[in-house]
Amino acid sequence: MKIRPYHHGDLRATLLTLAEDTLRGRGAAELSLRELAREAGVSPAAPSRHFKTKQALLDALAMEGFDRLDEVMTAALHEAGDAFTDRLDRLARAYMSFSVDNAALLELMYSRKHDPDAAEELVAATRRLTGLVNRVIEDGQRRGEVRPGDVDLLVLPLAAALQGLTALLQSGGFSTTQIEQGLTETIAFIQRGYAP
Amino acid sequence: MKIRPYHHGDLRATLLTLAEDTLRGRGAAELSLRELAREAGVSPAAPSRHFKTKQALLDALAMEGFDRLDEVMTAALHEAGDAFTDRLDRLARAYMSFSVDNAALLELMYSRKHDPDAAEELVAATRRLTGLVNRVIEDGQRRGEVRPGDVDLLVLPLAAALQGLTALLQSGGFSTTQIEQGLTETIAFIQRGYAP
DNA sequence: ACCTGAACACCGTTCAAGT
DNA sequence: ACCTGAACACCGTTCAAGT
Repeated sequence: MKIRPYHHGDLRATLLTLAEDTLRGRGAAELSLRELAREAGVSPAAPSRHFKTKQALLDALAMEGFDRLDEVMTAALHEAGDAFTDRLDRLARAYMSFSVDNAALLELMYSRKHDPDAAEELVAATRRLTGLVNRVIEDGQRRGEVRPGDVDLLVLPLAAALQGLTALLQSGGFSTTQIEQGLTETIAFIQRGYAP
Repeated sequence: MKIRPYHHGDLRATLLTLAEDTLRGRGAAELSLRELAREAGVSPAAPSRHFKTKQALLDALAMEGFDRLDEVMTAALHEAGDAFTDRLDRLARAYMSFSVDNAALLELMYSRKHDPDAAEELVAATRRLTGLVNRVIEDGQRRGEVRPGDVDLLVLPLAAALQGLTALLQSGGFSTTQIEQGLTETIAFIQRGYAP
């Protein structure tokens, strides 16, 4: 009995889903195209129609990650009030929560070894994200809740603190209460840094 | 003519040196034990005497990295004056400079997929490093130049900011002047966060 | 257009055997 | 103790050929 026809039908999407499962379970290094093909029930050469190379698949995963992080951050902003401190708090916690749930994916998003053409898309995705944070800072400046200054420069310490905190907490083996405390401390730290 | 005797003599050190060259040139993902063996002029099985697995070699490289970063940070402290602001500035710039010169190595050091036994050593190395920074902060508190508080908590935002800044700058494709500006802004940010 | 089958040139790791 | 030779079970990628 032939469960699967000659044409899989939606191999591209299936590969991405399977890839994210093993990414989440075992990390990017353990990802094998041949294994994905096996799990999808196709021949070892089949994936190459949809992803010319393994890196192309990883790049596609990274793009998906940016899209989802974008949604999460935007949603967090909508739930926040107008005050800068509240917005910053929400953004930081949303980012942190995403990074805890998608550690390996985030690592992939920040990895600097993409194909040249995909790198273009990914840089654009990063800009979209920092653009969102930029607007929050500018808004804070307009409300007089953030000290004046070049926003492109002011955004760096915030982005760095968040990215670094998630990286630290994931590699260090901290407890959940330590993570919570560390996040709260870091947010307070950032608030002080932005205060007029 | 037999240039090399049956026993290589110092294969372990040779492998580490060669490994760091390709790490620097092409990244950790491109590192191949067989290739290293070829470059060292030994059989493919020879490395396994010194590094039971590829990960073991990567772990050894990471340990080397911690030792060197430790030296760099300690030296930076010795060149600094007594004022907290000066010490923080030196530490931050030393870390940044190390991270620019040893991007791939630093990534390895922070990577969270080590062998269980090596992980132990690496966690100890991290503690040694944060211990150094902890002492600087405590010193600042004694001098009244840093606000009071739990040092283990206070150190997190600093470590996060530095780690995150290097990660950002490496993945983003920033210019050297942007890096310099970003670093200066981040240091100022941290100084404000620590001010009493 | 999408997939298979078979091949190519690689891997990491293991293990008996050599020096 | 340290290394070789040969083997095993994998990889990613390519390409003619099938549906």
